[in-house]
Amino acid sequence: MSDQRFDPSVADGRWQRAWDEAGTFRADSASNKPKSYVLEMFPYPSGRIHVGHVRNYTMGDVLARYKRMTGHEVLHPMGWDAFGMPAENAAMEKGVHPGGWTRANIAHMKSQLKRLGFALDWSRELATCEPEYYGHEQALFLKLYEAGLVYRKESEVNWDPVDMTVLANEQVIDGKGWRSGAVVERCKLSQWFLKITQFAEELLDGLGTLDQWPDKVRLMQENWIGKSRGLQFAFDLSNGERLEVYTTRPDTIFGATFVAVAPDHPIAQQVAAMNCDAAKFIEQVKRGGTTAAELETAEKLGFDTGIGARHPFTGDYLPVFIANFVLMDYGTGAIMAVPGHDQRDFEIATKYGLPIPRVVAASADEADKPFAGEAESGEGVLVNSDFLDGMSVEDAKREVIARIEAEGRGKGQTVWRLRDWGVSRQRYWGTPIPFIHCAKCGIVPVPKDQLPVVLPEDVDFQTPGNPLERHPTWKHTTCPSCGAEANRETDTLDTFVDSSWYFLRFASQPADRPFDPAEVAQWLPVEQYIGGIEHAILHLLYARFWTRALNHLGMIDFAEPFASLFTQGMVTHETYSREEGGREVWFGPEEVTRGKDSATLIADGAPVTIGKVVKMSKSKKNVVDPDAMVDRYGADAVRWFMLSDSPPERDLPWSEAGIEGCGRFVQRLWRLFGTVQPGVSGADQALDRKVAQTVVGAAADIEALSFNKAVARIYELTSAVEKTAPSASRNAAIRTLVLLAAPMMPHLAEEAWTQVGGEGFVADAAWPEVDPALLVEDEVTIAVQVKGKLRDTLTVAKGLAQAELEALALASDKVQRSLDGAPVRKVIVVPDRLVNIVA
RNA sequence: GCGGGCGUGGCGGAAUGGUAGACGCCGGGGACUUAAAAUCCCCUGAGCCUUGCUCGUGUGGGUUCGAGUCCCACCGCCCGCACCA
Repeated sequence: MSDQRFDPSVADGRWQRAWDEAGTFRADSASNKPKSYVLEMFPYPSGRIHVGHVRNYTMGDVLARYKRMTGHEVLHPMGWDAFGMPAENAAMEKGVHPGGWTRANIAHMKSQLKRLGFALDWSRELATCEPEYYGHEQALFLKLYEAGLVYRKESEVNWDPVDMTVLANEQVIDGKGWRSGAVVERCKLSQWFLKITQFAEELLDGLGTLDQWPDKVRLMQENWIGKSRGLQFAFDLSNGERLEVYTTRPDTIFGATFVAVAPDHPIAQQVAAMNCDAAKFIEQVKRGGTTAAELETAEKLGFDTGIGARHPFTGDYLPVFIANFVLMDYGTGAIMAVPGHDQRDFEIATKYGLPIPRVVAASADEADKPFAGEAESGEGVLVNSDFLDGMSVEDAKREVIARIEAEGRGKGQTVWRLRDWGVSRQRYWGTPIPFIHCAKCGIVPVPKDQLPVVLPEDVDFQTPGNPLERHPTWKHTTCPSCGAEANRETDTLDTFVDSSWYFLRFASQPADRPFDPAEVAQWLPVEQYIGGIEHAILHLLYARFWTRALNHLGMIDFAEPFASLFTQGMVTHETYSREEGGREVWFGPEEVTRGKDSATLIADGAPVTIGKVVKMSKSKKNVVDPDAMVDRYGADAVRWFMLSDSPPERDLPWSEAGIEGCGRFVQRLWRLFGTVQPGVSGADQALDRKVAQTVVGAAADIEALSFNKAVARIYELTSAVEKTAPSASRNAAIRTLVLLAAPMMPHLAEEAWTQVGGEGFVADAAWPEVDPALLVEDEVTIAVQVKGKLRDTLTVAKGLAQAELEALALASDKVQRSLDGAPVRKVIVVPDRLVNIVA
């Protein structure tokens, strides 16, 4: 046995079938073991699994298998985030139906996942594009509607005037449509919204309970929600009207030198109606995309309306500008501009020659210090500000709010950066929004007994625009309340809605309801959720909101869906390219031969440029096909590579050498597993200790998802066992190694399990127990430093007294030599760790 | 632009404020072999006056007996920015 190679092409499939037949990974909600729900973000069925998926699902799999070994009933399901734009793009480009394309992709990707031996409960598989899923989503949407959390309002979209279609942000490139190349216009449509802002305070406070989420994600969500205390107040305008502005810096009110309104603010519209130049300005700034990044990086532009705004304290008239960086969605859509202490205002003031007074300075005697080419937004004391002079920023804020409130001109207000969630998409491949537009009755929800509203199959993608809108019959229906002819809503839901409750559907899948509350109560919240950092804000915030909304409706009894969150890094690979005909042409790793410092294209033998190591993407062709890797090295080697070396939260650079090394280690373990010698006796206490430390350490590492550290421990133990002579301890160590390897290399471990005397599946075996006495160390190594530099080490009994440590350290030759007769001024002793002698 | 993160040998990385570089990859040397593959052993941060010494964790400052770790400023890269998923 020991000189045979482990053959994954035989073993992998055998164990995968055996687990399937035994139903090993089916989650039993009737079990009385403690429950554990391990979930990875479900994939979009783009066509093929990529290495990033493999990494994500391997991490979840190790945890799920480990949890099983530590006595938990584990729910570890998989499904498909199956609605979305790529299916419609495929339909347009290849003439295939989005449904057929998506379902074929799912079938293929499922077979790819199966080959990796993931401990998934496939009986709970779901795809969001099936009416059995999205019908329940429609029912939930109507529940939210009844609860007053759904409404319609006008909102801007990217409009491609040539293709006559709404574009997603990613379809707008440099302000132009990706297919037509036409300059994109911003245009207003009446759309559906969810009142996530009603939960702003809750979502913010809830972050405090999520102590097993990464701080960075909580911080990002906190900033996204963006609670700020500010002042809303009115300026009297020279035209007799009043203008409400909102500011987070009322303390700087004496530094305001102009007032600015958003291009779609009523004042701006009013001016535009009478002034051609204003209208042109507004038209100009409304060109281009709608994203915040685009708006904020665009050149700051302003248009002086000629209107004046009377300063509430000085009585001076400030010019009112229309400015492209003022957002209609935030605050009142109008601001007081303080160029000295806001960078955007600074740029406008510089451009249009407006004064830039200083009203905050480091100290009172710096009141006239000039600005160094940019605004200063830091702390300090108020200067040049009348009754505020000498106050801190915080005190001045309070004072201004109090005075404005006393005058009845405005009031202190909490404003949120978070906006309501627009869920309307003018697209086919999504969940139909279950409403009917009736000329008489207005907007009427589809009655529950008529759900699901099913997407039509016969759709045409050869003409641009929304196929639901153009479909000859689908939208024509009758009004549920008056029976007259009426139209179905042709918008579909944002796919983030699909992913906002799928984790509930995994827990139970009744046909007549979205989920069974009792089953959901058993499994939820998800004990460990794992996915990419790119979802830190939107998906995770929407899922939290949806969960809280259902909680308010009394449908579930918890408020947060994911108790613990882990965000993994990306899988990256270097890129290969060449200039051809003035543009960069990319080549895949399988198309080139990699030398030490160079690479050549196999096709023509000529060199290619080795580019940066970046996230694997189709456009740069730096992708590695997991199937090919499984073919060559087996599932366990691929899994092991995913876990080795890189800490899981960081990016993992794919390397051919790395995966080869993993393949070798699988064989090395296999050889070691074959060296168990029955009938050998004798203990090896050093090995017993090493085994005990490894078991405890690896368990802690896996629970912390520090798989790279668990991997390093297994390497160490493997080397240690290899070096020892046969003994009962050695046999036991090998058996333990099989168990330690089981979550990570399940096929190899199953294959070896019976050899080392195991029964049944190793997947069902218990995690090894450890004698705590073996973990107690009796000797420690002490670092001896002189002035903070290491000069010697001492091996002493653990717990040795400070005075003795000090004496031993001073007795060291090396210490005496580096002291070189200098008098000892101070000695710092950290028991069991180090002695630092300061001379 | 704004918000968040990361930066340690040739490479991936390890290190409760306490021995920097565990573990792996690559590379070098050796053993075994007719030979190769496979496997095993040893070496592998840089430099030097090599019983050892000096330098060294993106850059520049600071706190501390002691800083990869804490603080300040900067540089570079990555993620997100509400219609990509």
